[in-house]
Amino acid sequence: MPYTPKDIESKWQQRWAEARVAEVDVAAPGQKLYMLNMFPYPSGDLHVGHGRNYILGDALFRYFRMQGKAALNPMGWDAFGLPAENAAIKRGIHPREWTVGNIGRMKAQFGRWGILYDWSKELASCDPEYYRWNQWLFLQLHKRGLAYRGKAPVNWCPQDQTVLANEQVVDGRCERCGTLVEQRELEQWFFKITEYADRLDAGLDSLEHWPDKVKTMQRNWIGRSLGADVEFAVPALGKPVRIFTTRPDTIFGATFMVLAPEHPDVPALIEDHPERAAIEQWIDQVRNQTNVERQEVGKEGRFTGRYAINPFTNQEIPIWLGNFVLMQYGTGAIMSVPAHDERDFDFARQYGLPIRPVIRPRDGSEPELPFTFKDDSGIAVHSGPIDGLPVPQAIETIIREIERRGIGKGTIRYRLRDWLISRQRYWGTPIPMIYCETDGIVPVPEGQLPVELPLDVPFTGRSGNPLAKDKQFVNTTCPRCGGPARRETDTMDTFVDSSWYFARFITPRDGEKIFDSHLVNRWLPVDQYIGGIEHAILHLLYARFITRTLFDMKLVSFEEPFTRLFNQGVITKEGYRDPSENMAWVPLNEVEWRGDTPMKRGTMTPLVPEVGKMSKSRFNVVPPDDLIERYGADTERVYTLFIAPPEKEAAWSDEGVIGAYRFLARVWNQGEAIGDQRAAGRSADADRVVRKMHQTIDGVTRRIEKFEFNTAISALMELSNTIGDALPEGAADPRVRQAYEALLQLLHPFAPHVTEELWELLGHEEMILTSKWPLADAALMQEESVTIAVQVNGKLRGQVEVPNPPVEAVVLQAVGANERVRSWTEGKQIVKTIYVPGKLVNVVVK
RNA sequence: GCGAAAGUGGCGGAAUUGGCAGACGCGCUGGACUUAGGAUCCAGUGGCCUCAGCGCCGUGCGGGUUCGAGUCCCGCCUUUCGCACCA
Repeated sequence: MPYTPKDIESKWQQRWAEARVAEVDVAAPGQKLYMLNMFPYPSGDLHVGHGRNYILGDALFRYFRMQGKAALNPMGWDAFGLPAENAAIKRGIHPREWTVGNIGRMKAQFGRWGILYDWSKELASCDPEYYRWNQWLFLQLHKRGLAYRGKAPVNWCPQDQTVLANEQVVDGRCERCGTLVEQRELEQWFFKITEYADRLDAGLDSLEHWPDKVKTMQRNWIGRSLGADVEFAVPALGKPVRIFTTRPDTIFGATFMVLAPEHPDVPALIEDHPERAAIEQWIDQVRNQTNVERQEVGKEGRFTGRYAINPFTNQEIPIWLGNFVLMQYGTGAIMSVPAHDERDFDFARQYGLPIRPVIRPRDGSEPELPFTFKDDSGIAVHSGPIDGLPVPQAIETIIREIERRGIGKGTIRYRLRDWLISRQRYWGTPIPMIYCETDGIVPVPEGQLPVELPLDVPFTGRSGNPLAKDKQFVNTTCPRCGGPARRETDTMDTFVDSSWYFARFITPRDGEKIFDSHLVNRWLPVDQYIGGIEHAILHLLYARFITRTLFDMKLVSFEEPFTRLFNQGVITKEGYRDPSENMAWVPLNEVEWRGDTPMKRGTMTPLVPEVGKMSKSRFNVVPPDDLIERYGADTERVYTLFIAPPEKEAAWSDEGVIGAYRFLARVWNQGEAIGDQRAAGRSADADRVVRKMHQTIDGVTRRIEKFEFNTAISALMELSNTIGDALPEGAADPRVRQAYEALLQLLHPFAPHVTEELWELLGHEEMILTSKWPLADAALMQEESVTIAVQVNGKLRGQVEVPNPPVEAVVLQAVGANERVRSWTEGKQIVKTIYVPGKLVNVVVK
């Protein structure tokens, strides 16, 4: 029979579903292994690029199962979010309906890929039974002062009509829609992630199995800086101004001070300034600029006309306002040391301010200013008590001096800011807070949760959150005084939903509590987490933060939620841009080939090809449907994992797919040849096949552990080729049959359907349920004999066949015992380098 | 600008500790089977050479260490990613 993936695959998908293969009883004993793909946003149809992620997870899951582990692999839906709402506005479908429809389609697609999820644990964040615990968590954080309402300059996306977290602003633009973000002064809800900055930073060191790249990104984002807060007296103000610096050792070189234009002391400082109005106008202008715009303008400043006293030199130094000083970081004020800071140097040059070097290079050379080295290469000069000290010691000493004088202290500052979680959007978890005229802000009592999102609200698409217009929702009574009150109409950032879902998967139906701590402590942290690099900061940082708050509430016994993290690379494909249409992407069905040139259909416009991530907007997605119809899901699975190392970006090639199909068809044909044989026989090639089998078991196991799926599959192709060489004579040899069965087992994680079918053909029970991962026998991996060539001084001295492994004495005898081999490591020992094909043996002669 | 990673055939990519460079696959070339081939199977496939060989060259470029370098060291070049007034 020819290989017909279509029939085989639906047969096995049905059987696995009936047998509930992936369902795990979380209370049952066993060696737990929790693996997890980041739960997806249900945006609609999945393409082969998405597939990479889930196929990879499924391959691992099946591997762990065959290893005998109690492997849990749940799946759910990050189901709240803006696209659903936009779809509602655009097409008149309710966000819920749109979301549920997408979930159905995606779930069916997972099935067609043969992915085994424990669907008994399924959850969706838009389900009241889920977001209820979001609200509960909010209340707990509020109780602990970790959720607060505050007024702050926030990022506002005019396109999406909502505020954004700092983490969602990339290059000054909305991460989602690319619109330039505006700064607005608004009162919003925040989570106090800054209180955990030190623990989040320190915890990164314990994450041995996270990619360094992600840890570095998080470390930079948290931005821990050691330094000092120092007060500079300002006589005109009648009180000091506090600055933050990471270089207190350079304080003798502080020749002026710069404040952020928004600094609270600015109005008092410029009160009597003759050009006050002009300065105020300039401040307003700067205030309305985004960070990006400020940098485009370049450094700008205004002199306040006032002076501060440098506490170490006792000199009066001018106080300036500068657009490069950020109110959000440190104290919003700096001491400027132009000799040793690039920014201060530029500013001083521009406005003719004095530059006073106080650090000299250790080697005595004449430094080019600004001299900014912060290590031992610099020594303090003209700096009183720290004269002659190398920079690191100078910093320590001056901080002690600052503290002794009571004008400041050593501090650690973080770049991280609090997490703004309010969103002026409908499709999200309602924030469980009530505004009462007499009692102020009152939390919704836990017993009244969930605050349900009303479903029958109008979607006009204009002017704000539809929730705010739902009087029935908004108007309520105060839980404290019973008087009339208003509900909060903002919803939570959906990253709150995804910050703890991995714990809910253990007991997803619990109506009494957020989760069962005992079971969660047994199953978590997640052993293997898989997802895209785009979440390196956002989701992973928030999840680490929330996990720590749960730890502090004594709900969980661990602080890090994910032990191992793997970021798969994206799949790319060529798309086409139209240069005459402002480089807009052109749908594939409008691309016409004239020879090698892509043209827009019906025109003479040559298009510009560009390879990039698969996405709808580029019109370069490959839907899996045709592929599966023609070659089967196993082919897609094998190809996807074979295409490139999984962490790397990979270019999709429609022609390349055929290679995976040929491989599976070959395995199929070999199975039919072997399956028909009953008689025992012996073939000449069997020894070679057995050796290859053990080498392959060893190699594939190691490569799966290292996530080297591409080479694991190439090793299986080699084994199949070796078996093929031994056929048809070897088909009756039980050793060839044994090797073939091992091939099926090793191939199962990658091509589960066809291997199940062939396993059955060979007379076995369901592989995923009954088969154990094979073990390699090291003794049987060796070649029987090896040809060795002896090189002396780089010149070939002879070739000889010796038993494997080559024993020194035998080798030397074979080569000629008196062989004069030069010694290259003098004085120690003589090393003879023997050149062995495939292996290298260094023979050491004492 | 700062930081990190990476440069290997026509393409995706292999190469424990320095040890036969190019595994495996795509593509390509030739052949077989065919009414047909965009199916399948077989063979070949880094470059060079009228000494086709136990030959020469070859892993971004230039040096170095070593009996031996894709791999280690120094200096460049290029690409990708991350950060980017964070004091």
